[in-house]
Amino acid sequence: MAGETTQSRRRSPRSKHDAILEAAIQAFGRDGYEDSKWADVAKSVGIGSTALYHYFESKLHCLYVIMADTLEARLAQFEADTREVSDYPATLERVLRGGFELSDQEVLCNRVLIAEQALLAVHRTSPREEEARQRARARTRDLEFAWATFLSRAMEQGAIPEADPRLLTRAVLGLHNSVWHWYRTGGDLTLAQVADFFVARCLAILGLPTPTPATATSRRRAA
Amino acid sequence: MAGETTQSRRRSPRSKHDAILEAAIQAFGRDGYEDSKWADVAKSVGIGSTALYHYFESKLHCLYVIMADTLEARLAQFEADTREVSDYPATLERVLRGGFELSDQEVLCNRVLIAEQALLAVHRTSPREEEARQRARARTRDLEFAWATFLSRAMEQGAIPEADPRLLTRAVLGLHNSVWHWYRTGGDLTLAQVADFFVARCLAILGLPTPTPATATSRRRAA
DNA sequence: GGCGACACCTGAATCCGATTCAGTATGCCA
DNA sequence: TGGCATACTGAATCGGATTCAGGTGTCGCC
Repeated sequence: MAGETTQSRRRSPRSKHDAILEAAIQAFGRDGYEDSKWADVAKSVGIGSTALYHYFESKLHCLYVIMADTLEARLAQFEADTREVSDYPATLERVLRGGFELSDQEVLCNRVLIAEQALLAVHRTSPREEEARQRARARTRDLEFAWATFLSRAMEQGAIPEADPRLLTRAVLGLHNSVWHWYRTGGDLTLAQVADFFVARCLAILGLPTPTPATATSRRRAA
Repeated sequence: MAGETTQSRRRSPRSKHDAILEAAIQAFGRDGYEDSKWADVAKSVGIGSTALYHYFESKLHCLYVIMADTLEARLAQFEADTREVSDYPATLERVLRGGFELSDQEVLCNRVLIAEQALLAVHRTSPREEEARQRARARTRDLEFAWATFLSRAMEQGAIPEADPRLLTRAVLGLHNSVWHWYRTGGDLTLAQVADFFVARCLAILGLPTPTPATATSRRRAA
C-alpha cells in the first residue's frame, strides 16, 4: 500500500523516501501518531532527524502521505474488484472481502488511516502538507462516491433494497473501518475470522442474506 | 455527560473544574485534541494556563477524564435502557435509539471519545493520568461486556440469531460509533434522520428486521 | 577531467506548546 | 488571629518538531 505506490518510480535509487514511509507506518501504527517521535523514525532509518525534512515537509505531511497512499490503494482495489459486474451480491461480497485481504503492513496503514482521520479535518498553511491533506480528503470522497455509485446501481438492478446511497455507504464503510480500531495481527482472532464475520454483517446492512458460508475465495498479496 | 457527573458534587463552589471540562470538550471537539491549545482552554475559562494544573495533571489527563465520563454516562444509559426487558427486539431498538438522543454537548463528547480513542492504548507514567486512562479503558470494557451479555441473553431467548456475542458487540458498537466520525450538528442531516437510518442498520447486523418505520419514541434531555 | 546542479545529509540553533516552580491571594474555621 | 486548604499567577524549563547554515557525494555535460 503506501510505500510502493506511484511516486516510487523515478526516484533516485538511494532515496530513503520509502524507507521513511515504512518506518513511519510502523511507528504511527504501533504507538499512534501523537506518541511516536519523529526523531525515532529517523533513527530507525539510519539518518539524522533533520534529514527527514529533505523528504517530507513535516511529520504531519508524512502522515498525510501515508493516508493518501492508503486511500489511493483502497480505491484502486475497489475499482479492480468492481470492474465487471455480473452478479451484484457476489461482487459486493468480493469487494468487502477484498477489504480484509491485506498484508500486515497494509493493516497498519488502515489502522493509521482510521485512528488519525480526525487530523484530516483541519486546514494547514504549509503548502505540501495541505496538498497531501487535500489529496487524502479527495480520495476519501472518491472512495465514498465510488461506493455510493455502485450501490445506486445495485439498487436500480433490484439487487439490494432501496436506501439513501450516501448514508448506506457511510454505514458499510463505517462498520468495515471500525475493525481497524481494535484488530491487531497476532491477537486471538485471525484476520480471516474477522473478515468472515464482518463481511456477513456488512451484507446484512445492505439488506442481503448472509451468504456462502463455505469456500471463501482468497487472492493476492503478502508483504 | 462529562461535566455534570458524579464528582461534581462535593467540589468547592468556585471550582472551575467543570468549566474547564466543558471548554476542553468544545475545543477538542472542534479542533481535535492535537490541534487545540491547552492555553486556549484556560483563556476561554478566564484563568492563566498554569491554573489548569490545579485541576488536571495534564492536557491528556483532562482528555481521559472527558472520555471516562462519557463512557460512564453511556454505560449508565445502557443500563437504564435495559433494566427491564419484556421484548428483546423492542429493547434493542430502544437502546440503540437512546445512543442518538444526545444534546450538542454530548455529541461533542462522543466525537472526542471516538476520534481520540487511540490515545487510550498507550501506558502513562503520571499517576492521575494513568488512573483516568484505566478508568476509561475499564468503562469501555464494561460497556462491551454489558452489550455482549445482553446479546447473549437475547440469543438464548431466540430473539436474535446465534453468533459470537463479542464480535457482534464490536460490530454493533463499531457501526454506531462510526457516526461520530462524520456527523456534525447543523449539517444537512439531522440527528434524528441519522438515528433512524443507523438504528435500522444496527438491527440488521443483529439479524433483526428493520422495524416500526412510524413513531419513534423520543425521550429526555437537551443541554 | 573539471564544474555546476542537485540530492542527500549533518550539528547547532530556534520555536512553540506543555509543564514545573516558587510564591501570592482568598476564604473559612477553630 | 492564625493556620490551612483552595485557587491562582508570572517566570522559568523542557521536550519535540522544525529551521539554519552549511558540507559531501554523484551525475550530466562541456
